[in-house]
Amino acid sequence: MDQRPRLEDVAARVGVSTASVSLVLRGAPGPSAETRRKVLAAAGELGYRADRAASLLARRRRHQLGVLLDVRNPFHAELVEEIHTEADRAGYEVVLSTLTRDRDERRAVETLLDFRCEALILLGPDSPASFLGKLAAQIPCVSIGRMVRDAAVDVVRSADDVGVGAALGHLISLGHARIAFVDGGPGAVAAARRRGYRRAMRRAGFTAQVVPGDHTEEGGVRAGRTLAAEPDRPTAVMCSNDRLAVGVMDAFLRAGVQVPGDVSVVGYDDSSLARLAHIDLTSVNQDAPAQARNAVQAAVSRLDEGRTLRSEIVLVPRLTVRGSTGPRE
Amino acid sequence: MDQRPRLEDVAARVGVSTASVSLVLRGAPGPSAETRRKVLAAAGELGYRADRAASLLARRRRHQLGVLLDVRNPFHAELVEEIHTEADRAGYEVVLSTLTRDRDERRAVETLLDFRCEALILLGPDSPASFLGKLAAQIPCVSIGRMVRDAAVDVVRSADDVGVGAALGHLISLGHARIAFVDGGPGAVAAARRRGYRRAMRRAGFTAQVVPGDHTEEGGVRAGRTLAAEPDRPTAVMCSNDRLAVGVMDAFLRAGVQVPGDVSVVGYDDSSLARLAHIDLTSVNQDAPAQARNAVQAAVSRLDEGRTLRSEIVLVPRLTVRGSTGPRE
DNA sequence: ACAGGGAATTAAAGCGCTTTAAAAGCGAGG
DNA sequence: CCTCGCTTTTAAAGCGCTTTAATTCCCTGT
Repeated sequence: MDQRPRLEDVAARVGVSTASVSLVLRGAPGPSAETRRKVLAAAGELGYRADRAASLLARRRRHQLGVLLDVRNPFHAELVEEIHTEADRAGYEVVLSTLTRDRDERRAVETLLDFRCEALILLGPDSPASFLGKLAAQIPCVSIGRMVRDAAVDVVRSADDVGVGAALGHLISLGHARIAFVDGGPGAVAAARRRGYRRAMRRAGFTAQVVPGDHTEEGGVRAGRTLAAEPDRPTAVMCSNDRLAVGVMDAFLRAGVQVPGDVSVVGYDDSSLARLAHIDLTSVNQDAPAQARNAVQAAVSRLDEGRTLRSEIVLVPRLTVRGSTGPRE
Repeated sequence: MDQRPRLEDVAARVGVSTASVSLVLRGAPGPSAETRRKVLAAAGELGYRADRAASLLARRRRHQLGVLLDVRNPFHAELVEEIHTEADRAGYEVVLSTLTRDRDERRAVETLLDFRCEALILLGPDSPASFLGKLAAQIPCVSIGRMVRDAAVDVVRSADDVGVGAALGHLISLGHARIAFVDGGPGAVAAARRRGYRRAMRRAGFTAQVVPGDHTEEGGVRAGRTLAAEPDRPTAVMCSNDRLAVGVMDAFLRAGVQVPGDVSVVGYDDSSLARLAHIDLTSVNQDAPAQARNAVQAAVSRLDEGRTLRSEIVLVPRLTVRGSTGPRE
């Protein structure tokens, strides 16, 4: 046989109609046990696999969830893993579309739409809320990690301000009072963390000090140099994400500033980076698995249960204490 | 309008047949400039986007490349990025299918087949060669990174033994003679590197010392502890990959062994990890972009140019020297 | 004015599957 | 023996697009 077997080939071999075969293979009710057995056997022998394009086209429902991600982002990797298994459980397929140097969010989303996904799960989307709003008018969208104030966009996120607050609480309980914050730049996520820092510091009666940065390691190195050179250096530094924290720690290391001896450092995301024994960074964990599960549930509840009200699920992050923080000297 | 517009809607609006619209939208020759203009305008106004499932089904050719990857692997991320842009250039779409905890290679490949991809690009596949051979009999397959001795499987890889040789050459030129190798465990890639180490050591007239490991950071930590405790410790350590090297360096750090003062360490992959200023690891670079481009070319040349002879492209890796290596004390 | 020929257009036949409405088969009850 | 009601099977109509063969147009040359 040269071509892949078609439904018709299986049907011919068994001596029934293609309709029966289709029903059997999808486990639909109707066919008798006998027919079932024979069809299954024939399909097995021929190595039949349905043509996804054809069945997608014929089926009214697509049962596909589109996921927008950045394949370079390890946090997204964790999410995708969990999304896959949860989607599986709910009977959905997953279509991945990644950002690259020359594929921006708009383009990656278009790919997903072309696949006729029934709903989109956007991992930390950075597009303007207006774009997301318009998108959500066409198709159910759930944003993970990024808050979107639009009545149609579902959101699953971790309470960034609470996470930052917990980290600061930890530092404060260790006796720190001069705590700087290395910023994550523009972007919705960074803004939320900055806000959390400002609020917590105000509440504690300490003065805030925000050092500019950008969620990259280089940004961290720059911020670290600045901080290390300050005459009256803070005793602790909270960073907007882990990469930033790694950069900061590196700059400190090179400047002879001990971590956590001279300065304590906290990151955010609890990425695999933070867990590296080499780095051993105290960080805020966002529970990626739970976020992924909730996002899939949100999509599925719109599709299968006709939910129309916006859902916003906010998870409480959890601080993971490691070796980069210690009592104030 | 409730539904997504169809080809027919565009055609109706312009007052031509669906055939003309289809032709125009795909830039096929035939339609006049005038028709083109009007169709394009109408399609724009309606926000028309072709249904991928339908066009896939109707088209004989699919123009889709399937990529098997592990979304958690940063090296794969680099490759995917480049594959995307190269595929674009060649006029192909990319379908991603990732390994997860409960999606093994077989399952992920099946997804790709269901999408009716025309060729598969497998990133460091770990399936037995027999499986890959059978797969390649159905559909063009190119394996990146992993050597597969099968007449039907194309291979794009970096010469691991040469890479290891270059690293050892560097160490030897720094005066090292007792150079241990931390192994990557079973798996085709690890085997090639181990072989390269053994050969280079033999050639240099030194005795090989292979410490077991497994391409994870923990494995590196274990190996590092073992090495640090040795009475007559080697002065340099070559690791089967970067993660391993990071683990080894960590164990050394904790054991008070200076890097590169007491021991030089080299990794493999030149991953983003190695570039972290904090880690600053001398490592072997595999030129991911070139591998990706060649893999796409290999697939495309089978599909579009009717190539049938096996192609094996071996790239020469390049050593990137950083701060983890230095002269023997 | 008309045949001939190239350019533009379109009717219609699928692509491989799902699904629905109708047909067929089959016992049991009258 | 016929009818009714049930289960099982199937014919056939799409799903939205591509593609080929045929048709229609519109010139040009005679």
